[in-house]
Amino acid sequence: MSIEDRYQSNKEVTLIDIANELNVSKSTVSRALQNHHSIGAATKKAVLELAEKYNYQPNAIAASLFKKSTKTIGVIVPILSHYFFSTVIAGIEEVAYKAGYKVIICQSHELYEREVIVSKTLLSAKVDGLIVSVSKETVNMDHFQLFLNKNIPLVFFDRLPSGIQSNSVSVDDYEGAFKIVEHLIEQGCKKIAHFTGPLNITLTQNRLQGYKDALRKHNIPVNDELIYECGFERAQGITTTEKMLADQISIDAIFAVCDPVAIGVMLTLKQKGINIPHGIAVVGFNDDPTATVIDPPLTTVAQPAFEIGVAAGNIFLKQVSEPGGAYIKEVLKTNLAIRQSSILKNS
Amino acid sequence: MSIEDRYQSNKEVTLIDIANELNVSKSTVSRALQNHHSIGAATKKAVLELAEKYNYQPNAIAASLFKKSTKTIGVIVPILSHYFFSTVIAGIEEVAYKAGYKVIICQSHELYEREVIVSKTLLSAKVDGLIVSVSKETVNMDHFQLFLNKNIPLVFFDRLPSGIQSNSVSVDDYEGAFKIVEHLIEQGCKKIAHFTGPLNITLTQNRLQGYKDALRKHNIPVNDELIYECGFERAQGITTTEKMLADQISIDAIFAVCDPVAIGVMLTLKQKGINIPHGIAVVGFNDDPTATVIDPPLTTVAQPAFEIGVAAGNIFLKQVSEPGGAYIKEVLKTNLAIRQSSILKNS
DNA sequence: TATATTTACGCAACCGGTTGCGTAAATATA
DNA sequence: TATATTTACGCAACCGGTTGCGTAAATATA
Repeated sequence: MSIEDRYQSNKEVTLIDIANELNVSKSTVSRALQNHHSIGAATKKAVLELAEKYNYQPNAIAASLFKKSTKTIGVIVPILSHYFFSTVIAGIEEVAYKAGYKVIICQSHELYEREVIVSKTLLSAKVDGLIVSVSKETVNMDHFQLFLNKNIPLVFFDRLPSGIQSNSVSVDDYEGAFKIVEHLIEQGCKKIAHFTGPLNITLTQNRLQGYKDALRKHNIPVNDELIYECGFERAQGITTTEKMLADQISIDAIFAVCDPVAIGVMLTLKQKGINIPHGIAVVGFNDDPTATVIDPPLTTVAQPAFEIGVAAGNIFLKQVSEPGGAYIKEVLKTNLAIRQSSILKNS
Repeated sequence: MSIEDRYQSNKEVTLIDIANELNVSKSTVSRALQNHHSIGAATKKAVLELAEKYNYQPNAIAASLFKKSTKTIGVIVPILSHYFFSTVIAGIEEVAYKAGYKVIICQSHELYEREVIVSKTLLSAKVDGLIVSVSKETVNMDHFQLFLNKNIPLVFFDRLPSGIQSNSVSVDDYEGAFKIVEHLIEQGCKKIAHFTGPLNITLTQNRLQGYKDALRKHNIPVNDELIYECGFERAQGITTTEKMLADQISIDAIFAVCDPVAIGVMLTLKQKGINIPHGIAVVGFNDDPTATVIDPPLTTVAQPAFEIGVAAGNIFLKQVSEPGGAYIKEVLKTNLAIRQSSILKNS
């Protein structure tokens, strides 16, 4: 079957078709397409012209098999439709694109079982690297250890695992929490509640510790009754606020573990007619776009989601170019975004 | 090198290693792993035990090459970090996961050139299908035609192309726009402005047409001075509102092409001290989560982003299982989400 | 007991690229 | 003019799976 016939009947046009048409070997065609120095100019020209004419697209799968590199990066996130995660992925994709990599995205839906399954799928898919924010259920890390065993670069972000050593990108959760709680104290708040994330997650613990230490520094006793285990979702912010109000505990501020929770808190307080910030001040963590939409605008800890993705991508690239290097643990700085939801003093 | 040695030194454990260890051929191992009927029970057991022991992961790349199916779906969106797109992708990923497919995500960043490049990358990556929302720059569709030529299922969503016939999932943009403008008219609005998306996009035109026809139905003349070409971003909503206010045109409502723009409009109006809805009513399109966060809550056309992704994924699966079938064009219904930003009458 | 069928494998080609090595012909150097 | 080097390719193995076909040994049937 001639190359013309194959093209017309929508079959794949391969190296071999071009080689047959030109009466050269497929190695020559392969080298011509790579602009290899040992191929004559006339041959190169003829190959490129045919490739163009018949819309030849190299089969990346075949090349991957031989080269043992698929030029893909696997990414696992708990959920894709959250601003933070989709923005981190946008950052990863940007770095990946520029370096000629593709990105395969999987969601764990916060389920350990699904995380294990998709990680094995990505292992079979021979991704060149894996970038992960672990699910809130995950305790056992064996499925990630498999990547390290095979020397596949592994980068964690946001939700860092415990009990496994690898690369990571995170923000200084402790410091961010510390600073924003200190800010509340400076505004005169003395009874500050904290709505935490799932407690087994490192990030949750770090923010909680920052909260506690800020209180202690300013001689405010830590009161466990003001610490509510909540979660990362707006809906959990709403239910936890309702629970807290039912408890009739006297507070003057709430530090929510993340912006979606803070938004849930604010919507509930507003609905109950409680003034923000003068009845209860509210602060969050993330600086999602909604923080500037809600009224009053939400004071929060800005973490650079896109840059986190870029950093994770760059760590991957560095590990590829320098295999066997030490693990890289990058900690990005946060900034306070102070807005009306926490301003009680004129300054 | 024995399988044990390979395992210990973190080399890939392959079919051949298992075959050598058991003194059978690799075809037998391959069939044993597939639970093929022609393999004896004892052999199957021995193979599975070794595979388990040495953590064998099949090389999906090798299988793909022979089977001519990579079990991946390519997805191209203009931008990942928008709620609408990330939620559609979540829907696609859900369907893909259940059917054993992986999802490769690319962003066009609204650039034609980049869309062409990533589509060719996905073609080389031998995706089994492609799901796309086209960039706002894209007019020429040749790069998508390549997929159709090779009988690779292609599904468009949200931003449908003109000049190319394929599968598609969309919402009834015309009807959604018509209904929400009619709602404004019922509330007593007579001077309704429209902030459009990029004009070359079908979706923009359909919403614009719905706006015009609703006005005409109620005998309100269409005034081109009330139609502002805007875009899809919050920032564009802000600048267009400022431009409109500078024009000193008298209006009583704004229909924004999408929620991010509507949010930009509202933030600007609030900043200028204009009451919503009594000074100017505002409505959007999408029902992003921010619609319920802003004060007053935003009336909008709810389109089921997740379901759009699910529908696109299912169309892909159907085309895979029934090759050569007719193109499927699915149009999902929208619902009005009526909130305070447009309520002028007590009912 | 002779033949037919079933069971349980192995052989070898195949998917479409890449690359180390070898070599004839052309050109350069001694 | 004899030898060394360069140019421009081809051969064949390789990556790690899958599958059509063939067949010896075991079992079933006539």
